[in-house]
Amino acid sequence: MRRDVRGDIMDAAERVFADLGFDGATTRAIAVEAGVNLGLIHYHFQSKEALFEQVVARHASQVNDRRRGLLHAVLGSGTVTLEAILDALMRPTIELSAGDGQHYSRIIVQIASGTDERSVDLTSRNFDAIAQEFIAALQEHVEGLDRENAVWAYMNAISVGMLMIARTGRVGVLSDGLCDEESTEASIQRVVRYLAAGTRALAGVD
Amino acid sequence: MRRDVRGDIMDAAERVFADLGFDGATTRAIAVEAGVNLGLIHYHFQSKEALFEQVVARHASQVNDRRRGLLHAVLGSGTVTLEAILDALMRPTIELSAGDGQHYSRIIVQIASGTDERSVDLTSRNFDAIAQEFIAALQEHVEGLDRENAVWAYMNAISVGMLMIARTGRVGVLSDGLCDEESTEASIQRVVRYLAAGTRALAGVD
DNA sequence: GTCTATAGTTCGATAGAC
DNA sequence: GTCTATCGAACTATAGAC
Repeated sequence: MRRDVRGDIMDAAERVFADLGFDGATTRAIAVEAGVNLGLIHYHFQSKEALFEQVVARHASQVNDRRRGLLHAVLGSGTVTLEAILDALMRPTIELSAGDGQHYSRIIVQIASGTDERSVDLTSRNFDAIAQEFIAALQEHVEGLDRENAVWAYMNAISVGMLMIARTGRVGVLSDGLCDEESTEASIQRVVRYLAAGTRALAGVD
Repeated sequence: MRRDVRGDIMDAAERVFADLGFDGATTRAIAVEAGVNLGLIHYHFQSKEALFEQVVARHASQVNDRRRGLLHAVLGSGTVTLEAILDALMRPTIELSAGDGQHYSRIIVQIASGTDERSVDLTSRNFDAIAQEFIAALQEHVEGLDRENAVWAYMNAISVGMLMIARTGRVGVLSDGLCDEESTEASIQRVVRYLAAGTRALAGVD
């Protein structure tokens, strides 16, 4: 098995970008982390910006495919519950962030919360389509939820998800470690319960 | 009225840090934005890092004082509702982000979602105390809400608040502008309704 | 494809004149 | 306090040998 330099660079870039952000990261640090020569990064990816975009896109499509698959399974079933829709939205990202996708997750948080052109653009390119599918599903299956509130319900769910997968350690600090001993499954169930109740509260308002 | 160079630098730094992040911002760009000489930044603030910390601290204490004042007013009243507690938590930041605090707000989002040492440290220094006050209030006044779920209720509220005050324009994109024509008061009432329902859903679980 | 070497900028910070 | 000038280090990116 020969070495996959391109893949090694992307793996290393994922870790370094996650830790230091786009501006804080340097191609040199990525080269060291990957154990490759600096010149190879620019040979394989042309620019730091292009490398960043490919690191984001690599897992985003995979997460969205998983979300879409779960959503369609839910919509194709007999009884469509709000909880099942929200589970399909949240589960793939949360599970990924608990496994080997921790670095990718922290990068997504950066671009989802950023207002610079690169962040806004990357978020749109990678998540607009899937967002519209979930917004439509929410509006369709929650009685009294109009399009405006469906968008807010989606955004609120994403917001809660972003700080969950960021894993800043803040819940641990504020709870003296109490909130750190929880299984991924329990986390998903708790957040889905929370988001479902909030979403229903947005429906049927006057 | 003589010129307040120190204040001008902080105002400019607030705008530049908000737009470009700590690493993306440069002391030179801040100097140009402030209309002052580059050397003055290091004379008045010693380092870029110290300038950043002072920019954050300047408004954080003010926001937290406002939150604390509202919270104590609520707790001192006859009937303490969950909605009133959440209003006290969310209102100061949302109102500030809608006014002249838009740049400060985007900086707070950066440090609240960051996992680097500077972000985690600044978040703790500026928000641990007020967080514990609200967590205690939630636990005290929501029937069946234990400490662990009170921490999650607080974190979820903050998470939703962060992406609201980030003003990434994402709700506008996803709703074709539908969600952009809303008053600050309506925004606060909608989000409080959402968070209150979610928080109650966390209470009394087994 | 992979390496060395370096071009060409730009950065944070400071020294020293005024 | 405010300025000019600059140091020394770090950066992205590329040219050219192998």
